[in-house]
Amino acid sequence: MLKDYDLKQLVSPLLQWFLNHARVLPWREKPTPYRVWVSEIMLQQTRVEAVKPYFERFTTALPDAKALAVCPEDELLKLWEGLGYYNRVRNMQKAAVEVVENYGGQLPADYEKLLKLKGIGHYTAGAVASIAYGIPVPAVDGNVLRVLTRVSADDTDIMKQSFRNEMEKLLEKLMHGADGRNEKNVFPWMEDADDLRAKVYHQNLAGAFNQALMELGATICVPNGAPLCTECPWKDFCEAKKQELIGQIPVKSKAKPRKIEKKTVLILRDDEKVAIRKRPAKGLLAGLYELPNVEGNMGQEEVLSMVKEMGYAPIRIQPLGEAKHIFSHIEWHMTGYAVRVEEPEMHPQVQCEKNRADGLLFVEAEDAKEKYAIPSAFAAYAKYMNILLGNEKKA
DNA sequence: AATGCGGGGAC
DNA sequence: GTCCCAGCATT
Repeated sequence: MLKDYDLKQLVSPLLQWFLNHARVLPWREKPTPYRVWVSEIMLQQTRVEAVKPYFERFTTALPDAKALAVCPEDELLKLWEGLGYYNRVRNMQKAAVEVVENYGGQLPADYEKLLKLKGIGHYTAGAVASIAYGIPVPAVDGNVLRVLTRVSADDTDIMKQSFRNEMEKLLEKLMHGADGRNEKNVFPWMEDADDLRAKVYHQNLAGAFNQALMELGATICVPNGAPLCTECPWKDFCEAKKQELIGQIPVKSKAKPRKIEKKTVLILRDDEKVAIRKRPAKGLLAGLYELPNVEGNMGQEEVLSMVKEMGYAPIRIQPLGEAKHIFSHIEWHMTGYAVRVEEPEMHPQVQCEKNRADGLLFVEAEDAKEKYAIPSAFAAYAKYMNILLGNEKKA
């Protein structure tokens, strides 16, 4: 059990290791509260490598909370396109509005206040408070749970909320003792605390400690495959290694099997424009744009009659084959068709922004790519948006 | 406590 | 194929 394990012996070796092995990451160079916040939201359930290309672009386009607060939704979603979990960015914008209204545009240097903001839970509040402000509070994520259960050979199910709560309490006590969250009093029991503080990133011991735990999990005590125990600063302290339990810890209850949904996806276009459609404001891929699609896998004839039923005059149809997209809880098994139709009577752009009754928006293929956020689920078919049908060859 | 919510990399 | 990632909101 972790609560019986001596965590104090781990802190100094961990920080010493982190001094030499911390990765250079964009958000570590200039850890302003806003940049730390953006990075932490992006990093929720998302790997560092996936976040990198998004972070610079996002913070350049929206350099502070005020800019984020007033950004139009389509632009915001476009900046987030492909990152997934799109409610993260919508919640972050709601929080930005609150930060501008209540905190003068600056994130509060207060764990409890951070926790009240939309999209900020225990982990993110702890990460921002410690990394941006040096406040000694823990930031317990999947990495932390893995390295701590392994080092102590704890076989508790890490999916249990109660266990996560215990870890936070334990770490909080470790970080600031019993005298509150004083940023000048991190690891008060540690003899070389001040010496280490002088050496770590931005002289921030609390932030360095939390990041070091996660760094250890991300680069040494890895989730997939064999951990690199020979390079681990805790190799002499690790109970899982001693007892050869590395492969069995952490214990994690299994996820439910995914639901399979069949879909027919259309590249519906006339001689110049292609149809897209805005998804509902709630639920899967909320507010993003998609290729028109219906439930079920249809054949050519079925698609043609449906397109006619929708009020279009098909000229030619071309099958685009099958594609699969896997979400965390759903699988889309899709079949796609390119259907060329005669020009609809009313293009919404021409008709004073009035959408067609079927909700389809006819746009230039270039615009569909550049201006509208279309999730990766449609990538297998979206790539055909700018090819022409019939005898005309690829553009 | 359980469920919904993306996408991709490692094995 | 399986696992899981610097999780959070809602019910």
